[in-house]
Amino acid sequence: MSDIASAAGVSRATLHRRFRSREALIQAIAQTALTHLRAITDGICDEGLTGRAALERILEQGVILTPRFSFLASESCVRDDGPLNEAIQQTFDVWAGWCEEGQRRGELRVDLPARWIVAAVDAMVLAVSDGVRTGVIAPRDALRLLRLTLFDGVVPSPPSPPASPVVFPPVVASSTSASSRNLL
Amino acid sequence: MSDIASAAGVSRATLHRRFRSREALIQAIAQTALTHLRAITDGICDEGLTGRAALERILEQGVILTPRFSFLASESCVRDDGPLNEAIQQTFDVWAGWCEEGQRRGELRVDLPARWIVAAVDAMVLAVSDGVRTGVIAPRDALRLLRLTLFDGVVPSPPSPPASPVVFPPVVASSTSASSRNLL
DNA sequence: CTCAAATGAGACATATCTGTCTCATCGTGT
DNA sequence: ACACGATGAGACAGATATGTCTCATTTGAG
Repeated sequence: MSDIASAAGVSRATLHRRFRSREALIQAIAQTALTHLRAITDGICDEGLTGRAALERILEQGVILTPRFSFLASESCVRDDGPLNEAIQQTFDVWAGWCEEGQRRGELRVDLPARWIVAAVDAMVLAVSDGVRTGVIAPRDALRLLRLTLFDGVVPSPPSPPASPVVFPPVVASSTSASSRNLL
Repeated sequence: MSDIASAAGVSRATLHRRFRSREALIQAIAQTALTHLRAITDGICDEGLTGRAALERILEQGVILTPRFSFLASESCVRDDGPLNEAIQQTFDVWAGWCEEGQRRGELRVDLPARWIVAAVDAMVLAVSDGVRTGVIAPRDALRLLRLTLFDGVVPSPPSPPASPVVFPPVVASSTSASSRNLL
């Protein structure tokens, strides 16, 4: 709370005047995140997008949203906020429905559970955001790499022509900043 | 520490006799994780695998290792342990080298930075582990879904019949056999 | 059985974070 | 100029986690 207050340019007392408790603050941020998430979902609904087109939109918006809110995942008061998690699950289920529609149209593989596709989307968006943050990839390449990797995988399609012109992205110095890894 | 002690079936005092501090305990676990990571890497080196074959092996072993150690990522004393992070980066760089070799052989897309492929592998392994944990996917499907999604993406290859004559490396039985024990 | 080492239970001190409170200061509108 | 509300600084209490210590009990080797 102290760090947050000083980062916000106010005193700790003022921060407590705005948000009764740390939990209240986190939950307010989580509500903001949920609002964004629903706005994205509603926008896609309104345009009637499903399948791959819906995923494209989710990727675009996800790389914008994720860096701001990904820290919420490590907050215990978010992890065990029943209603919030239910709301997120509900949104993800809507996404899964779009995936199923895409599968029926042959836009998405039918040998992947729709719910897993959604989980993979979520994971890849996070991975790209972390990659940008840690310098593994350049911001301007983020969306392109995300699309390529998620939709087509890391193995080149065998028959189809060549991949795009080989463009190696600028190698950004990794910097010593703590990267968020997983394996180890 | 209290929860860990009771989960291990010892008293908090005994836990402190084995590990001077919480930080020492976490670091010991991290060292164990690093040892496993290096064992995987060395094994792949010894067999001379690179490219896709190396990634296959990383996926197989990753889904075994990750559920045990993924919690380390959220420990601050791990995140800012310089030498440890360096060691992990070094291992990931080795993996990236294998990816580059695979790109030269045409097994992996050349329009993805090798270092990003490694990050994507890491992220997908974690996503699958979480998917298993949360029930989104069944344990027996984990590796299959992981391979399909990472290698080929969520979009079906449009025209071509099956995949190319990609030579699949001998699948080394990962087996659920008792892995080496761990701490405590 | 006997003794030494290991263990469990719990008290205790410490550090950190949170949340509340008070009071002085500052800015603003009248 | 004055008054009111918001703010900053800091004291204070409570909760939690960590680390140390003591002492009684248990375990295991001889």
